[in-house]
Amino acid sequence: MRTTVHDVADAAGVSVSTVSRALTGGSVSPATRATVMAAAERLGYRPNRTARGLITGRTGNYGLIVPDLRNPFFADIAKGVSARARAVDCGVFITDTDEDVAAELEALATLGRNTDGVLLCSPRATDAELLEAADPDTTVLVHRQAPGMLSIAADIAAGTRQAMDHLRALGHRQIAFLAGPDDSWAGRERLAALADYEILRFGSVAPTFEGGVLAGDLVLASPATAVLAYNDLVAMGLLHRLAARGVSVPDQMSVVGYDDISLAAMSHPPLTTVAVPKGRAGAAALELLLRRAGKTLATVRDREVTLPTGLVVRSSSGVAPT
Amino acid sequence: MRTTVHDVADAAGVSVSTVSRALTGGSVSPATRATVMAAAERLGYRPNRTARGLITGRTGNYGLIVPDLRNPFFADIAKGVSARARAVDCGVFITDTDEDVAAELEALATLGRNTDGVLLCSPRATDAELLEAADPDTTVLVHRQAPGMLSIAADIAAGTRQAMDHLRALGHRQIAFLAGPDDSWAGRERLAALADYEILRFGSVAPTFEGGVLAGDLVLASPATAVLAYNDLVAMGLLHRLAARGVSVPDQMSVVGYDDISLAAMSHPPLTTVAVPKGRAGAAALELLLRRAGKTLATVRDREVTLPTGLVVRSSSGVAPT
DNA sequence: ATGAAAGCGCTAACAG
DNA sequence: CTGTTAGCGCTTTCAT
Repeated sequence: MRTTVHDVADAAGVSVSTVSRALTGGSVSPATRATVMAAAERLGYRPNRTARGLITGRTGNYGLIVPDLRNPFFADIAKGVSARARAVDCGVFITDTDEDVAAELEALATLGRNTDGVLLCSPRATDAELLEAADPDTTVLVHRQAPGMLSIAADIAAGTRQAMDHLRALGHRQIAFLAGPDDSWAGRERLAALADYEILRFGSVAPTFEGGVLAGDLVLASPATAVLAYNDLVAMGLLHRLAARGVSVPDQMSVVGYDDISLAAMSHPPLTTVAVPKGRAGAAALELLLRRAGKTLATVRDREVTLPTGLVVRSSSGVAPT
Repeated sequence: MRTTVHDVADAAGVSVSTVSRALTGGSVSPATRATVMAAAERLGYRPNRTARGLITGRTGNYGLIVPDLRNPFFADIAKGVSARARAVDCGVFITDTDEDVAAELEALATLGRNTDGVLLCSPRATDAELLEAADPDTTVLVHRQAPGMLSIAADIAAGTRQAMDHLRALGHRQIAFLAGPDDSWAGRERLAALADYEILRFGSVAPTFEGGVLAGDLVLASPATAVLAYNDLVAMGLLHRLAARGVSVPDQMSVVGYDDISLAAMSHPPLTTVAVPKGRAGAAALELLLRRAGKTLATVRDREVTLPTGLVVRSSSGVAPT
């Protein structure tokens, strides 16, 4: 059995409560503290975090729920969270829900109960389901907003506008938008920003490489000279299909993605895309939970944090063909 | 306060121990069990893992340590682990060490202390460091082997041979091998298999997209007509550079990757590569820990599990130019 | 400043 | 098959 407070107490000739106080910074005489510390050190004492958690009510652990770890977008967020967690020495449970709402809600319930807070990335659940399943004080939404809930989101509308302004500045007048899933929060944000522009809207394609491949033919059958894809994965599928159809990018068709996942720079040609802070959002979300641990709610203004987005111009966009 | 066993016991009209038994599979009458289950369900009861862990001595949690979550290879493994964990209802702490040995060892110590076991993926630490920092009974190495330690690894040598045989069957006689880091276990395994073939070995390039880009020029300056890359990321960088240099793949140069990460199918042209079970390895590793929980050590033969690899032929490899 | 004692939520004896 | 009784290791009143 591992050494416990009792062993240390015996070794130091004091009571367990004194040991506890000495180790957690309670009021103890300097001499006693030194004795206790020495005994603990000598015995190689390691506090049992489980036992401590039981009484303090805090575990020092947090939960992160993502729809799909294989999606580079979420991998980036997870990495940001993990890095921050490592710095502050807290644990992070990660659950991949495989895009399943039921699994998401289940994870929310389980993690909510066993951690000090949970970060929920781009949940597939509805606002109502979220409101019911999540504790608004210890849950923060990442890249999603819902009434009354803490959130860290990117300024999607601004990024969308930047992309559109970029394409229009290059002379494009027939710009296609490949919409993602209808029920996606991010999708609605994009659409809201697009209301100010004239676009050729293409019905929802799956937000995947395959979705982009499929969209390629649709776009080619339209008068579009440029495409704003729902995300980088779609853009890459599109690029793939355009290459297969012998269409030169950006000479005959400009393509702009969204998210700036690491693959974007590796595509052929390198993808012009809207950079979204991912790792930073993850770190900020954890920070939010850490800061408000124990304290009262932040003001409403602080509850919805918006991070900036910015267009990264690479080689997949160019002047409109004449 | 959240609902506890007491609440459920009151609601079901039984004692807390009966509730406990009903929920953990003890001997309870079917009728009672049904009543308890119903009450638990109705109250939205979630067992507190902390409290349970305190008494059972087990936390029901496991740790997963990866060098880089953004690397699709590790994201795949993590997803496999998470999926299995979800099925058996246990928690998984994931730590991204950012390729840093010190962070890896630190995570190993921390996680080792408050979990039932840890999965260590492709550790960057030496055998000696591993042996010292890890508990051989509760740590399993994934895609790495070390004397005396539990491990799940792919049959790298077999995959390497398949790739070489494929290229030779296509008529290639000048085959370049882009070696990865010298100190990598996987790298040494590849090299061992390559001992039976004549190859043009290129010094270690970084196992990244950039490494592949760099290697492109080296390969073109050699008589090679085919390249076996250290991994898919390198292969994709190579493809990128070859395209930029106007070299047609596979007409003028064949390229074979390793790992079969999801990007491999999206590259241009789609990459021929050695498929390595990733999610499956992760799930199997967790399974290993789960099975031996509490029990005695498995036999030595069971301690080193090897999973099969297999070549996936796509479009980046073709007959040698004449 | 220190010790005794009371639990945190749960499971595992031990009776019945 | 079920309820009662102890704790698991730790922190935290409450006395002293």
